[in-house]
Amino acid sequence: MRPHVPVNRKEASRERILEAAARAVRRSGFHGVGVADVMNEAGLTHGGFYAHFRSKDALLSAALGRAGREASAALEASMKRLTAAGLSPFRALVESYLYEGEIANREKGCPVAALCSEVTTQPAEITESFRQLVVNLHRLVGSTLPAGQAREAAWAVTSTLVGAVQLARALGGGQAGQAVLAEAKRELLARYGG
Amino acid sequence: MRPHVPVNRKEASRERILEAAARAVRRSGFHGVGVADVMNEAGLTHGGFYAHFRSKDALLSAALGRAGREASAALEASMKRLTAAGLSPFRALVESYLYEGEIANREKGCPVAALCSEVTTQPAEITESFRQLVVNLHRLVGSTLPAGQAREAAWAVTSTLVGAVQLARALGGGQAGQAVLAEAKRELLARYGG
DNA sequence: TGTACATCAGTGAACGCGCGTTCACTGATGTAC
DNA sequence: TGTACATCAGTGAACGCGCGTTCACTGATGTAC
Repeated sequence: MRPHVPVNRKEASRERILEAAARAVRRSGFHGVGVADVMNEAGLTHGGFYAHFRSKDALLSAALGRAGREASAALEASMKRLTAAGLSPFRALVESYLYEGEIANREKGCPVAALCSEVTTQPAEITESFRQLVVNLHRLVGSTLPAGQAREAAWAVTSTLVGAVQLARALGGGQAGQAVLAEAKRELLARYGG
Repeated sequence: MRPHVPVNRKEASRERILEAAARAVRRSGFHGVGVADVMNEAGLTHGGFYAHFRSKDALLSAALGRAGREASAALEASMKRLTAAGLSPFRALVESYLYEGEIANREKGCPVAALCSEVTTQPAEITESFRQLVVNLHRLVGSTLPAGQAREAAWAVTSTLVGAVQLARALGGGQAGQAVLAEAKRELLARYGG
């Protein structure tokens, strides 16, 4: 999944729009994203939007894919660093996903955690993109668990990771939020190995 | 927490509005709730709304409280039935919270699971009400765990419960969603006792 | 290298709709005597 | 019990704003010869 290099002016604009939207949707949610805001953040005016995307929903759907690729890349890079330092893959995942800075990192963090409760009220175009993100996250989690019985816990682990980040954010990111992440980390490692 | 009995016509209206809003916000999210819709569902027209609430945000904040009380009552009633049938308190909690029907039960289910990712984009009035719901849920979970070390896992367990319901809903409620709940149930019981 | 023309990406004004909020008014309920 | 009046809850039209979407136009880029 190497980053796509735009071949012409239009495609470069499209990339900037997508990039801005992928950040905005995680920061503000589906309803919080405005077409004009995104275009502005991409250095354009709103009028040109429909030369790039069929509708706002089409943008959001594509932005989910982009956000997923960005977040996966960041997560995998962090895990790679930690495993190189001697941590097990599972522990590297847990330490990366539940990193304390993640609470304030909505805009660049995991789109599943950022949008999971809101997504069910969205049109099919969007929920389908989102489903793919969930499946990918589940697969990544599963790949860090030892084959066999433990791997059957991938959904439970994914639930704990996603739920912990959300609860920490809902509590505000201070000490209360940190405590949620710390507890979740400790329990996951105690159960599925460090 | 016995249900409040309205003393006059106005208070009865207010109760119906709150009830409708508590359902609507869980079904459609904060942005999906319209003042006119809620009033309509309460058998009124939209004009009278501001005789009952200062603003839409004030309504949503109060509706969160109401949704929390409703959901707690339902959860505790279910747990009571199950413990009476011989289940441990923890298992009663897990079986009740991760009940399969919960996937389609957004409108009457746990407001934390229904709104957790969306809430951080809301004004303070609303996030503060929500924080209280999170704290209450955590306390309920903690009360089902044996005192001591296990009780320190209350945030991890809460995260798993909330995350599992959300992921199940995001996957659409069919077989995929059921599998998430079943896995989460099995893992929680294996770890913290049945 | 230079000129004429076609194509293309982006601009900014305008439209239409939904929705939160306000307000003058109505019909019902309650109170005074 | 009846009449006059005040209070109260709710109605529905209207306002204003934000935002998704459309469209005629502009300036830049590319192509033909």
